[in-house]
Amino acid sequence: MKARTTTAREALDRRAEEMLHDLKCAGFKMTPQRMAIVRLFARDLGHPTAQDLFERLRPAFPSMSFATVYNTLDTLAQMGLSRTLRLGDAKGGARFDPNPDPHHHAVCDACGAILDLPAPSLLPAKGEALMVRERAPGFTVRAVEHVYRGVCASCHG
Amino acid sequence: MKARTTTAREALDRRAEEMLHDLKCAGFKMTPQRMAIVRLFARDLGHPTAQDLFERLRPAFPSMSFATVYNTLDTLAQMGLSRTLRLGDAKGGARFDPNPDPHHHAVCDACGAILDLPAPSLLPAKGEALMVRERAPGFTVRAVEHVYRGVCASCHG
DNA sequence: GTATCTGCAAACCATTTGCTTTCAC
DNA sequence: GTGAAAGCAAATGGTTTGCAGATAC
Repeated sequence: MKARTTTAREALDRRAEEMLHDLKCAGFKMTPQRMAIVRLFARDLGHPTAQDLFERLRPAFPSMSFATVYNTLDTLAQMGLSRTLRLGDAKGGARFDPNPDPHHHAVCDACGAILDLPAPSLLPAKGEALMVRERAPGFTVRAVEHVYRGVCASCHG
Repeated sequence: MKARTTTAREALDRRAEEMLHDLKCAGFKMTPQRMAIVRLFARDLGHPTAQDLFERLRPAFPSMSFATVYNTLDTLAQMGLSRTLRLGDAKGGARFDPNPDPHHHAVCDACGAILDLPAPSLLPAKGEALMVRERAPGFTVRAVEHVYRGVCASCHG
């Protein structure tokens, strides 16, 4: 259990460094703020909001601005290293997902938590593809996203 | 073709009057603004934003306020006569869907158009339910939303 | 040295709220 | 007449923008 936790943590650490490496290779500068944002974000599987990240970084960077957080998240999204999720209600703002692998989401209506669900791929299943072709002729599907809405365990299932 | 168009149009008209009837039965007042909003909304299968509706109603009701549009849409949603759509990273505010039947959506990445796709129900398929139970223990699924992202026919598929 | 980034503050947009007036019932 | 609804305007909260100064390269 100890070993397992350590391993998972290490995997996230590797992921963070990988993201930084990709940014660097793409010609982006390695500023302390950017490095801190990417490291914190890549290790957080809880789909943080910009607010979340900002507040957790403020102790280390009291002068940091929201724009810097948004800029970095935008850059990551444009490079395909993260996704922007707007799955909840209008309140609370967008959530950001550092997981680039194909997966779906379960959203808790009560607390707004987002859980990752595995998906073999983001291509539509056979039946889905046929249905789309029939009802939306000419529509080319690039990816499918499933959102499971309900109530999570901690909010009393 | 002429007949078909007329029929489809008539079905939407009926749907509008049905919505108004339901509102009336639930004790809501039939104000001119509310009637106009519901009629315009029920006939629009293009998933309009609040902005869209507001601007198209302004000529007839120059004094109408945004709050009235939002109030009416909220009321419809609470009565289960419409749905509020926040499909992923779409900028530009929520879209509203007057179609109360279970269905999913195809979103065009190029022009932002939203197409309805039929669904037998919004409950998860057998395999989906199992997958959620396994990966998110204790999560109770209330409804599933499938979003098919791609390019629509008019945007050159 | 220079192009890029950061910090800041103001702008922006969708949405909500409080309060007064109006109107459907 | 009465209570619900509309209008209005201002607040809200997340996100974006423009620019001046700082800094990674």
